[in-house]
Amino acid sequence: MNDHGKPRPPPPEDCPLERYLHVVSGAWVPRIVWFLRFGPRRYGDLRRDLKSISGKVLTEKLRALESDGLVVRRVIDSSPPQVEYSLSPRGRAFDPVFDAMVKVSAELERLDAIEVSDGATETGRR
Amino acid sequence: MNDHGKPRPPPPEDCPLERYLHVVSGAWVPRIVWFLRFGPRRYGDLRRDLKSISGKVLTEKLRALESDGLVVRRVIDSSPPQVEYSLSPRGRAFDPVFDAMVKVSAELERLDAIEVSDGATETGRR
DNA sequence: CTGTATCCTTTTAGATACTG
DNA sequence: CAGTATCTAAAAGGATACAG
Repeated sequence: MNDHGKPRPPPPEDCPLERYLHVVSGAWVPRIVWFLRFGPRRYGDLRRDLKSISGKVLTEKLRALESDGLVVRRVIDSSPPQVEYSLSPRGRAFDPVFDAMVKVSAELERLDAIEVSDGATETGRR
Repeated sequence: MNDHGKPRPPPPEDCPLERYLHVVSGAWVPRIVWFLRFGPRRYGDLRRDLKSISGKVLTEKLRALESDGLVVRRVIDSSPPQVEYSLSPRGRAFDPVFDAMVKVSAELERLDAIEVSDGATETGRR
């Protein structure tokens, strides 16, 4: 038997970073939330978005996100069955972090460009 | 033999999230950067900051951060020897993400408070 | 299509002993 | 103090087969 449906895991210590990492950490959770930001996605869509994730892990992480209240699971009763995942308001509360990651990535790229271009300047040799 | 001193690991695919996670991921790296934001720290300080980290892992992660250019290692030649770690300009480029995490944490706390207080409203039972 | 169950591999991290 | 080396344990993830 598994342990899905636990109301919630124990609370983290009272530190902003711990509070954040308690919910969004590991290799897959940030990526899942990333793709859900663009809109609701079905299970199979996410699996393709995330390329190398296994079905087992995707299910595990979606369940965890659901139990943490970041993700809403909606069953569309059709044939074949469809399940749609989307960010809850609580899940959208994480937007600022992802926005910041985009900003940081751009800045890193800029810093890399400078670093490369000033090899010549550095030695002063021309 | 180990593989420290590698110039750099292979570049990530061209996605802002991947670019970010390539450098800052795993259980310890975000926490190490977090503590370095408050100023330079010595090896032993970090070990205390991070409470349960093992020496082996702290060294590994610091080396990785150094090789990624986020952290600068400075040896203070005294007796006993001291080593000080600090964020490089590239390391400080990550600030916006940590700032956002602080904001998000506060917002989560706020949402939790609402959620709790409206249990009564939800059922309408008085 | 959306999962679950089982088994196995990889990754990550902790414990301990030891060095300059 | 600040590590390194070795060994072991735990966590995370992947492959496969199968079910509603």
